[in-house]
Amino acid sequence: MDTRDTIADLRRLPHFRGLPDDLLEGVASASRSVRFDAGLTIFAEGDPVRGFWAVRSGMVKVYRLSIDGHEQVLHHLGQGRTFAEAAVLSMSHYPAHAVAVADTELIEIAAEPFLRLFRGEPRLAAAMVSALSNWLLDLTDRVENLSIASASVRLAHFLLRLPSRRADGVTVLELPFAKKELAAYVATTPETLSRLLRRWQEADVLRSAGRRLEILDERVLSAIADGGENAEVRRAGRAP
Amino acid sequence: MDTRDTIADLRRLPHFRGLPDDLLEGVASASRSVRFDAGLTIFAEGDPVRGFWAVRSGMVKVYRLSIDGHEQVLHHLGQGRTFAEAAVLSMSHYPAHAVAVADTELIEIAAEPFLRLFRGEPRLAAAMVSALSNWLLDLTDRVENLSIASASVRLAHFLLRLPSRRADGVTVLELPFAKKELAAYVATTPETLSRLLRRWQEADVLRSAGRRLEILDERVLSAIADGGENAEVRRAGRAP
DNA sequence: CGGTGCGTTGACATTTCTCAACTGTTGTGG
DNA sequence: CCACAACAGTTGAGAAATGTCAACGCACCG
Repeated sequence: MDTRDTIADLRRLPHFRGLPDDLLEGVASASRSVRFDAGLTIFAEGDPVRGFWAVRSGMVKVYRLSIDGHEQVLHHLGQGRTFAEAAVLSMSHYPAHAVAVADTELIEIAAEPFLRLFRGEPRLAAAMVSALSNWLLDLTDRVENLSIASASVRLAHFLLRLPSRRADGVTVLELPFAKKELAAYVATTPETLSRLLRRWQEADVLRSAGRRLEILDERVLSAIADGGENAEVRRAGRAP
Repeated sequence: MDTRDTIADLRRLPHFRGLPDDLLEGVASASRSVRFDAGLTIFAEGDPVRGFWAVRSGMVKVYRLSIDGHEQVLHHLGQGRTFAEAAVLSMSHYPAHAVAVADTELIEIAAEPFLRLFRGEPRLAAAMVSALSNWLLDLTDRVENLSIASASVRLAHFLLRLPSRRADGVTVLELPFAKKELAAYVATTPETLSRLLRRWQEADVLRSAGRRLEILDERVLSAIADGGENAEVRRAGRAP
């Protein structure tokens, strides 16, 4: 891959949008393309910071591990997303783990050259500030979601925010990662996830086939996501 | 309050540490001191951004409201902390609510003058990047905690991270805010919180008197915070 | 074709929430 | 200075949601 390609890729990132070519060339020369097969670790918590990454294709999971081995997902990152900027900008060690959950192609922007550039080029500062602010908003949303006690509400939220397309009168969406991952993301277990989907399916709220979901009744799903309790689909037998 | 005082206060903030006086004067002149009695709203979600704040004394809560009225606490901020920088730097409206939970004295740094300064002064950029990174780390910790299913683990975590002092062989700590707030912060109900404390008290793990807590057996509490399950204090009767 | 791991389902134990009532504390106005 | 209102905190009882353990079908991969 040559520098021209890298520049084109970088330009698609919000960080570098609008910056002139000569500046980007400096960044590009500090970058390289790397492949990670599904399951491979990109960096581990505590590793010294080497650089930050942009996802060219595939999917990356950033997470922490608690002492008892439970995994806490911080983010899932698909095409076009970047991660670990904050680590490069102000930490010496990565504060979390990152792993490829699918075959993944990344651009690695090495820390040292990037930081030199950052210090010398005020235009980059604004861009990085904006990138960090976006992360903050993301995490804020995440905290908001996790603060909700009910797993069904969290799951409904997640599904409704997923990119979707309409076809044959129903909304079709594709889960961006395996159900196991999804369960971890909404902070529940695969079993609970499976049961929720089944319950909703039995209530004709949605249909689930592998990673493909069809939302049949968006109003009910929205109601679950909002109120939770009252709107929840009741199991079997209805009161007399 | 005059500009000299303000500069002295600002200098204590990590944002401005190490910056020369002449630069700080510009920031100080865009700042003013404000008082909020307990319960008063500082800004509401959706309000146009006016500026960001530093806490001089008291306690501020930043939170969101879900549609059903449930409150999701993002942060509690005491003396020396700042908030809403990200809003000033890259949003037009506040993404959350902020309210004083005690009588509070704040420094408000107005958005417009600060932004002008920020754009013209590269040294500020590094400071703001570092401030935002700190927020990211905070929120990351918060997500990690909330991802833990068990309320007891979340509470134990919180207590162990609280500043404390040793006295008479036990660790004494002061809750930084009311139990009701604490319950919201660890994403549970006041009832559950009360029961957890009582249970631990009955197991001689700690003693609770109002906002004052004495930790009698830090090992057990740590065990609860880490493993959770196995270490949990069992109620009544022990197995044969 | 066998294995490895995801996803599902069942049964069960626990935790936590909800509702409701009651107590203690605090601050205010008479 | 006291009475009372308002609210934080506690306690109890019962229901519901979720996690855990275990077994099994199924798909994909080598």
